[in-house]
Amino acid sequence: MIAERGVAGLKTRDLAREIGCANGAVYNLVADVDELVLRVGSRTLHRLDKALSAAESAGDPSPHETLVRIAIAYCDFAAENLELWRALFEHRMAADKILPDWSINDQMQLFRHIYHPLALLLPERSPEELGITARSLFSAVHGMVALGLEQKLVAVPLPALRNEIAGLVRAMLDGLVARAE
Amino acid sequence: MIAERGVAGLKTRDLAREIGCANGAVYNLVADVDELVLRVGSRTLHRLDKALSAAESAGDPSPHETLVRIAIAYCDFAAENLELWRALFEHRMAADKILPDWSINDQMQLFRHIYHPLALLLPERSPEELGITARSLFSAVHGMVALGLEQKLVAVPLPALRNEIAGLVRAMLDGLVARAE
DNA sequence: AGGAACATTGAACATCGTTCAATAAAAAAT
DNA sequence: ATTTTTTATTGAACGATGTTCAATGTTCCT
Repeated sequence: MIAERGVAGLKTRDLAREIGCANGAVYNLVADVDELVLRVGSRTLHRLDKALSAAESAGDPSPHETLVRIAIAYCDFAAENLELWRALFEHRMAADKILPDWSINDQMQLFRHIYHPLALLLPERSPEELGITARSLFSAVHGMVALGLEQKLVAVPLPALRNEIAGLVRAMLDGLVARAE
Repeated sequence: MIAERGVAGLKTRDLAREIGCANGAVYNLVADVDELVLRVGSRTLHRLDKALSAAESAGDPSPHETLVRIAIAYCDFAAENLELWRALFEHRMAADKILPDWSINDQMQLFRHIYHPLALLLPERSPEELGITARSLFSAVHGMVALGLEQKLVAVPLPALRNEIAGLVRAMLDGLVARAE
């Protein structure tokens, strides 16, 4: 239902009807809708993880090109799973509620894909520095995808967005390597 | 009220009490809450615009350093106006409702600040290309700020985030210039 | 003053997530 | 096999919330 109507279109009553139980029975499976969204998010993150893994190992094994492929794969996944991908980020729960551990773990795994190629590219950096840089790189690409897929502003055709991402990732990596020398 | 409790904490009844009128009277000022959020967003965008303008003209006038200052200013503004800044991006309205023109215009102005220094840096590029690159740069910085200020994941101290942004912006610009030569 | 245009009110409506007493089903115990 | 205990399910009810609207004020022009 999230995939079809977005996270705002997920209603407990519709869901109950779809799975064939009473409205209240949903709360036997899940504490509240927050958890429901998080559990769907967990599945989405695992599928995303697989997509990035595939991109990581396919094609030119140079760190440069591997990282570009991962960025493009991220963009493609977001475009093909738009509402599910959005649900990962735009669902805010009450500030006092704490994320369960399994949800935090899911999110952390993403940076793993970036870390390894980046370590090959920047051998002088410490693991801590690499972790931070990997997160920054991910965030930068995420921003490009997020604003690029936003229909509210100028709609960018997907191929153009992919080119932009590839170009800027290459520039970032060039710049990072050059500065490290 | 958005600044204090976030966009999800904005309730028409609370608002009516605060401004001293009946609940229904809110709808004399505004068609619905979507418009209300957009109007607050417009004010926020104008304040953000001023902050970026100030950063643009203060200090070292080299395009490199100007763009770094703008990125840092964006980060600082987001940190200091967290909920208002979030309201700009995380509020989704029904897909069929169209954004009013004034709201779209407001958003476009932001890229202006990036365009000029970028044009100095990449004199070979056409205005169209520059516009696209400006948007990509903005999006990348936006992503770093957005995920960096997210408390759900590892909380990054603000000074560290500023350093990361400055570093990655410099790397991006270095890379863009090097590739252009 | 009279009346037309506009503004304000607050009750009512629809839609949510969530809770819970009542009930049914299943499992365990005798 | 029957009773008892535990568990699962139901759907009505509750409280919030955005939105509407008939009734009631208010303003202001002639």
